[in-house]
Amino acid sequence: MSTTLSSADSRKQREIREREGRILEVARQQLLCSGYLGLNMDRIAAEIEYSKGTIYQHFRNKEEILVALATQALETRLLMFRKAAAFEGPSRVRMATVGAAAEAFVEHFAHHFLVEQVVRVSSIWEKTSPDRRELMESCERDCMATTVAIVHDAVADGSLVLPAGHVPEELIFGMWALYQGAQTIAHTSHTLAEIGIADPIASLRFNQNRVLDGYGWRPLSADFDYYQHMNSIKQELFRHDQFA
Amino acid sequence: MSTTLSSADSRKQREIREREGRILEVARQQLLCSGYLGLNMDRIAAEIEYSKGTIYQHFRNKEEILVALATQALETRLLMFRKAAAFEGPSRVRMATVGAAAEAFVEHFAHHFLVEQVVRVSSIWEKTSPDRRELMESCERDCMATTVAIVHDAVADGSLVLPAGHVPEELIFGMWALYQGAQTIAHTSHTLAEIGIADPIASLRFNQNRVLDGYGWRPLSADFDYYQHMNSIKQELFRHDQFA
DNA sequence: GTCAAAAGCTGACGATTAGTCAATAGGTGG
DNA sequence: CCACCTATTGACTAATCGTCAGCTTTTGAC
Repeated sequence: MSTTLSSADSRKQREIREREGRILEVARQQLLCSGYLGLNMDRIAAEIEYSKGTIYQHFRNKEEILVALATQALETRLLMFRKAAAFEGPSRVRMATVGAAAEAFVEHFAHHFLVEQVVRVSSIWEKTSPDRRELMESCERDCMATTVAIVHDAVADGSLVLPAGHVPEELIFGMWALYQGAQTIAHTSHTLAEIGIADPIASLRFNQNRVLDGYGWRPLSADFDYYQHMNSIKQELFRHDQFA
Repeated sequence: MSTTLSSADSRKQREIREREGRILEVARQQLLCSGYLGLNMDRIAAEIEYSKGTIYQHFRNKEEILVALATQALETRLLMFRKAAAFEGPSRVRMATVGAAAEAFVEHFAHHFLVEQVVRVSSIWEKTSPDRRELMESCERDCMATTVAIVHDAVADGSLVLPAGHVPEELIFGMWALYQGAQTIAHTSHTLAEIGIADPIASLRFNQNRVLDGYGWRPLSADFDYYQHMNSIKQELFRHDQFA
C-alpha cells in the first residue's frame, strides 16, 4: 500500500492517540494507588485490554510513560502560570498569583509529585528518549520564562531594584527552590508535624513573603495582604472544577 | 550453647560490623559509579567476597542498604551542623555557618543526594523496617533541633523579632526548603544553565540572605559580608580532609 | 467480491535480578 | 573425637521488563 485515504488515516491516528491517553490514564491511577513500584506493564496492558506489545508501540519503555505523564501535567501547569501571570495588578501581586497557581497545581495533580520525584532520578532519566525529554524540558523553560517576565516587569517599573551583579533569574531560582523544597518536604518528611509545622502551605507562603520582602519588592507584605489574595485567587481562577 | 567466651563473641561481632561497613562502602561505590539502577545485590556479594545470603543477614532488603547509607551520611552532617552551631558569634552569623556546613556536606558526600532522592520515594521508604527509619529520622530531628536552637537564641537576644503567630520552626522550614530545593534543582535540572544561573551555590547564598533579611535578622546582609564568611568557614572548619 | 500486501496486534519467551532456604561448612564445649 | 549449633552458601523461585515471530485485521487494486 503506497497511499491511504487520509480520512481513514486520521481515524486510525485518532484511535491511537486515544489509546495513548488511556495508557497514561491507567498508569496515573496505578501510580496514585500503589506507588512507583506498583506501576506494572502487564497490569497496564490488562487494564487497557491490549497486549503489552502494543504499549511498547507508544512508549519505548516504562520510564517514557512517566516522562509523558510529567509532561502532560507540566503543560497544564504552564497554562495555569500563564493565566496567573496575566493577572492585572502590581508585579509582586502577579508573582503571588503564580504562587497560588503552584499551590493549586500540586493539590489538583497529586500524582505529579510522585512522577517528578522518580523522573528526576538520573538513572531513570537517562533511560528516556531525547524527544520525550525535550518536551518536558521545554515546559519547564516556558514556566521559567513566564515568571522571569514578571520580575523583568518589576525591574522596569521600579517596584523592584536588584543589587548590582544580580539578575532576575536568580530571584526565580530562589522561588523555584523554595517551592520545590517545601513540597518535597511536605510530601516526604515524617518529622515535620512533630516539630510544630502544622500547616506547611501557610509556612511556605510566609517564607515566600519573607524572601520577596528581602528583595524589597513592593508592595511589601506589610502593605498588602498576600495571604488573603492567594486564597481568593485559588477560589476564583484555580478551582478544582476548572482543571478537571 | 548457652554462653560463649565474651572475647570470642566480640571478635565475631567485630568481624560482622566490619563486614557491614564493607557492604555499605561497596554499595556507595556502585551507586556513585552506576546510579540507583546499577545497585545490584549479586554484584555487591561478588565484590565483598561473601554470598548474597550473607548480605541478607545484615539488611532485610536492598532498600535498607540505602537507608543505612543515608543514615551514615546524616550522622556526619549532624556533627558538622553541631560544629557550625557552636561557632562563636552573632546568631545570624552562626546560621550562615550552618549554611556553609550544608554546602560542604553535599560537596563531600556527593552520593548522599542520590541516596536521599531514592529513599524519599514513598514506595521505597515503605519497604524499610521501622528500626532503620527511626535511626534516619532521629538524625533529621537532631539537625532540626540544632538549627532551631540558633533561631531561639536570636529571638532571645533580640537580633530577630518574629511576627505574632509565627514560630522559629517556620524560619527553619524555609531554610530547609530553600536548600533542599536548590540542591535538587542544581543536581537534576537541565535547564538551569540555559537560563543564566551559572553558579547555583552563589545564587543560593544570595537568596538565603534575602530570606533572612526579609525576617529582619540582624546583622542584615548589608552590614556583614556573609559570602566572605561562608568561604572562610568552609576553608577553616569543613575542609574535605577533615571529614574523610 | 477477491486477494495479496501492509499494518497492527499478540502473548510466549529470554533476560535480569530480588529474595529464600535446604544443604553444607566451620567452630565450640564436653 | 563427637554432638551440636551457628554461619555461610548458591541453586532456585518469582516477578517483571522488553522482544519478536507469527497471527489477525485492514486496505486498495482489480
